[in-house]
Amino acid sequence: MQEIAKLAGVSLGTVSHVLNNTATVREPRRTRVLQAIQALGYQPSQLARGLRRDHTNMIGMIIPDVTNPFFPAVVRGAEDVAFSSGYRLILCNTDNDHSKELIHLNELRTYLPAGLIVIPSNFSDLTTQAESYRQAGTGVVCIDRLPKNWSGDSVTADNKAGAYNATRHLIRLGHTRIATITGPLHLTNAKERLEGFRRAMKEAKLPLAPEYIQETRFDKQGGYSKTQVLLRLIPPPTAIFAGNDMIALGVLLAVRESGLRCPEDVSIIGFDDLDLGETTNPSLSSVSQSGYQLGTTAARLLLDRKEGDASPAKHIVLETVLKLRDSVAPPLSRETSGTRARRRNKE
Amino acid sequence: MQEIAKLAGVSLGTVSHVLNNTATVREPRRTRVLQAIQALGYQPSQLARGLRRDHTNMIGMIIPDVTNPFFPAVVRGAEDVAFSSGYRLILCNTDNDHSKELIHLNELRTYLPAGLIVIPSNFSDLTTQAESYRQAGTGVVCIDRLPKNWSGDSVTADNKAGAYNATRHLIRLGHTRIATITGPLHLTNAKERLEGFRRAMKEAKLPLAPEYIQETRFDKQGGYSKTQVLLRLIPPPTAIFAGNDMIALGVLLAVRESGLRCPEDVSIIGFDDLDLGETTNPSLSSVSQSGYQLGTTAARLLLDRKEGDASPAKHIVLETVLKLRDSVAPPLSRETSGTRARRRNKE
DNA sequence: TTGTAAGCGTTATCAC
DNA sequence: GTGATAACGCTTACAA
Repeated sequence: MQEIAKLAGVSLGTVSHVLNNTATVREPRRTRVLQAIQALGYQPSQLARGLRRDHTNMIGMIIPDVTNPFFPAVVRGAEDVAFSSGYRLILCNTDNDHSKELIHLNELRTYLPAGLIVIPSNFSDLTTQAESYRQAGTGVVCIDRLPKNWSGDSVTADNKAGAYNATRHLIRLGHTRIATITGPLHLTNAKERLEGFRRAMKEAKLPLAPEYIQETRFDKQGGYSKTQVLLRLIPPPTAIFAGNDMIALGVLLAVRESGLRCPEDVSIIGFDDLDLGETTNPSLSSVSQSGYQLGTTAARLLLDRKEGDASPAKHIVLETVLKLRDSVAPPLSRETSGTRARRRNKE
Repeated sequence: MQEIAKLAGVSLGTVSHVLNNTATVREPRRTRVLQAIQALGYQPSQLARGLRRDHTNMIGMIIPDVTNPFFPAVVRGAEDVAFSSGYRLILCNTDNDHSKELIHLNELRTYLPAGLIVIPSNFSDLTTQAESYRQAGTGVVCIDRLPKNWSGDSVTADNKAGAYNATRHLIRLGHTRIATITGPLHLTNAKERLEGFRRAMKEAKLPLAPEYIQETRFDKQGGYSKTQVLLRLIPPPTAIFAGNDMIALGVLLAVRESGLRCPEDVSIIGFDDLDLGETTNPSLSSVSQSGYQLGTTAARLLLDRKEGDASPAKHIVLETVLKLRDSVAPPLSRETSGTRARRRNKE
């Protein structure tokens, strides 16, 4: 910057002024400065600038794990709107470990980020942390799932409605013995999906045995083992609503392995609509939510706050769409399924 | 920091000294400072520190697209070793657009990052950029694929050997009409895989018609359309080596759609060994490379440089493993495949 | 309109 | 061993 000032024959302050349009610099000098900037390929130090301005152009993003197929899309969504507004993403994985989350939260603050987007880890309670950010004027928005007592901005999918619609679809096809394998119920998204499921079952006045609700982690292995449990029940379910697509994948594997067919013997619906659901056989029906949109919405919300939107906490809920593929079908006739139940009984 | 000094009754400099172990502070004061730090929950400003030290604890990571299933693993690998050494990742997507890459490269420098990990975009030539980083003492390592004229540190998979082994396996099974669908051949990884393929074919003295080599983008759609081309050839291939798993997925779809069976009519081997290859039907054989390891190795290399390793540019090449699943089988007998060829001919 | 200078939170170089 | 103090590169009153 010194060099530019020298090269353009102006003062340091003037350079800054043309850089930030913070004062009208008269024409001869102005172009000289601009040229000097070009000539030297100057880029302002984000560090110095951040230190002085008391905030940087970074947006902290805390997620459980990029490697989990649903999250990259939301990272990408956030990055896209952040980038186009001149912000950069600094990415932190927590592994669902809320002490690691805390470390990131604390350190991230020292970068004076423009904002924070958080997909909370298990059991996280970040009210105090968020408060300290808010006092520094830094927006924090939680997405996908909410920590306990969260009162700040949030963006989530309409989990309840999504689950409700999926379950209703199964019911309309004639299924009466419908089970669900949920994610960890301390996560709000898993809980809400279960609620939607329950409501649909209740409205249809269908019986819902406690064993028909299995809780596990949001992964393939969980879906696999819990499906084994479900299929051993008498009578076994003819349809399974999975808490997410990874679980649904496990369900599919377990069903196939037990000699049953999907969708003839067991219908499956997942949640998230991951790409890999299209290529399974049969392809997976799923409640589709846009991770990308989750990310863009969160980033947009953050930037709006930055630009002065001081309205009370927003809770944006994104629509879901039931994506029907080949993993659902009407149940076999009562007689047939009775036979199947008996057969399994003898094993 | 001021507050700490006051609370501990010492000078600012002393606080800095205990913080950085840059001078031995005697015991009574030392603990007082530490306690004050605890009491105030102090965290040093990474911004100020970076400005002063002339480098931050950030590592810039530039990749084409997190949303591409192979990259999250490498991001995660890099993040893990970076994090455990106190570094943070700042993530940039280029969309394979090398002008966007340039923007990131230029801006990232103003954060004074501790290092840079780059998966180059199409056609990128970052020798000049890298040079400017190197002059600032900042390490740059390229991974997965290399830009033209790259002479700096790199970490890649052994693409040639991987492709060679996959092709050899097909040959050993008895296939003689083996085609390949490559990624964009200006990318080094795509080119190397083709070379490995070629070498295996040549060694086995198998004929290789030019039409049996199809180039496309590294995605499902590319694999799909090029497979349609291949299957219309007379005679059609009985095995296809795909440049990566996304292409292989497209191959599988096209094969299935054309009424042929995999692996009976067409064997398929992909590259990368993505998770989604396990759940397709049939499950996908693939040349397995560890994206995670790619990431950790790159980060480690960077940190080694940081700690004074000034040896000449390293080119680390990671082993691949051929993962056999259900998408490969010996070809049908000559007669049968002749029949098939004739049948397709009539269409 | 333009220049001067203070200060952002650190680290590092010195005297003491 | 400890404490002033300059400097890192920038922004922003304020003075000219």
